[in-house]
Formats: sequence, C-alpha cells, structure tokens
Amino acid sequence: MKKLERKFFLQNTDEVAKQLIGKLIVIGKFKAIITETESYHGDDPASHGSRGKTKGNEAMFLRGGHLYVYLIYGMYFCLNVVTESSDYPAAVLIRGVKVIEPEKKLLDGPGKLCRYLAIDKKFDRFDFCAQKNSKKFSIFDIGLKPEFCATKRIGISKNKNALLRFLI
DNA sequence: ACCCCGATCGTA
DNA sequence: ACGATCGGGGTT
Repeated sequence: MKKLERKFFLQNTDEVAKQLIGKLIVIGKFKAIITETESYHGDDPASHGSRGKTKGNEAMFLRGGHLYVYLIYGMYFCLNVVTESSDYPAAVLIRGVKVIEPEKKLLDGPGKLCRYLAIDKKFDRFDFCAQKNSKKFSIFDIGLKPEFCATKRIGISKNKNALLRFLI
C-alpha cells in the first residue's frame, strides 16, 4: 500500500484519470476504491476551467494534488482531483467508488458519492499531498489493476463525443 | 438586480 | 424522459 505523491498528480490529466481507477481513497473513517472517473483539462470546452479563472473554479488552477469541489444543480457536490502544473486548469472528476469500510456500498454518481462521504466545499482547495493533511484525505496504490473501458462523459453539452470517461 | 444554466438524482 | 432546486457568473 503506497501513498500517491505529488508527482503522480502532475502527469497528463487523461493519464491520471485512467490510473486512478482501482486506487484507494481514505477520507476520515471511510475507505473506498475508485471505480469511475472523467478527465477535464484546460483546453476542453466542457471543462469549468476552459473559460478562465473565477472565484468558483480557482482550485482547478492550483498545482496537482489539491481538491476541487463544486456545487452543482443547487444540491450536489462533486469531487475532483486537481492535476498538472499550477496555472493550467485541469482535474479528474471522481464519479464512482466502492466503499469497503466501514460498510460495503457502491456509490455510482458524483453527487451521491459526496453526500455519503460528507464531502462539501470545506474540501475545495484542500492540498491532500501536503504532509500535514494526509490524515484527512489520501489516495493509495494497493496494487489493483482492474480492466476498464472508455466512454463518452455524462451530463455535458460541449465536446460530448470525447472518450474521457473511464470505468470498471 | 436579473437571468440563465449546470461535470446530478430520483422517479416515471 | 423530466422536474426539483439554487448558487455562481455574466449581463444590465
């Protein structure tokens, strides 16, 4: 079980999105395996960061290894892992996980996932690669290399044909 | 101050 | 297939 360090998240966003499948998220008392991700990089019209920095999306412009959490449809939070270098907006949306502790539960959908894991705006801009923060949120390689496929992303209207959704 | 829309979800 | 629900961002 090896903690993913900063350099992992500085890689190309599509690559990080693929490699995050099968990784273990530890957040508070919860442990969960990532089962579904989507890639959003700065030159993608579907990405929040593609139209420049705003108060809401500035976390996307941080260095890889931070979190970007936003509110969608007035009701749901979505969890993203920021990637690549600072000032280039890019992130991976975590769309699905399989919780293994303290109870087994499949969370399919970014809103459900945040609701169950109690992720909200307080995690926006959180630097989980900083040593002092790793107790609150960390991602580990536990040696799983699941088969996964690539499909179109869910719920977007721009650049909708790109195959940037990855799921087991 | 106003308007519009959105990386969703649950139900039909 | 569709409505709920509301904050943020752009525009006036």
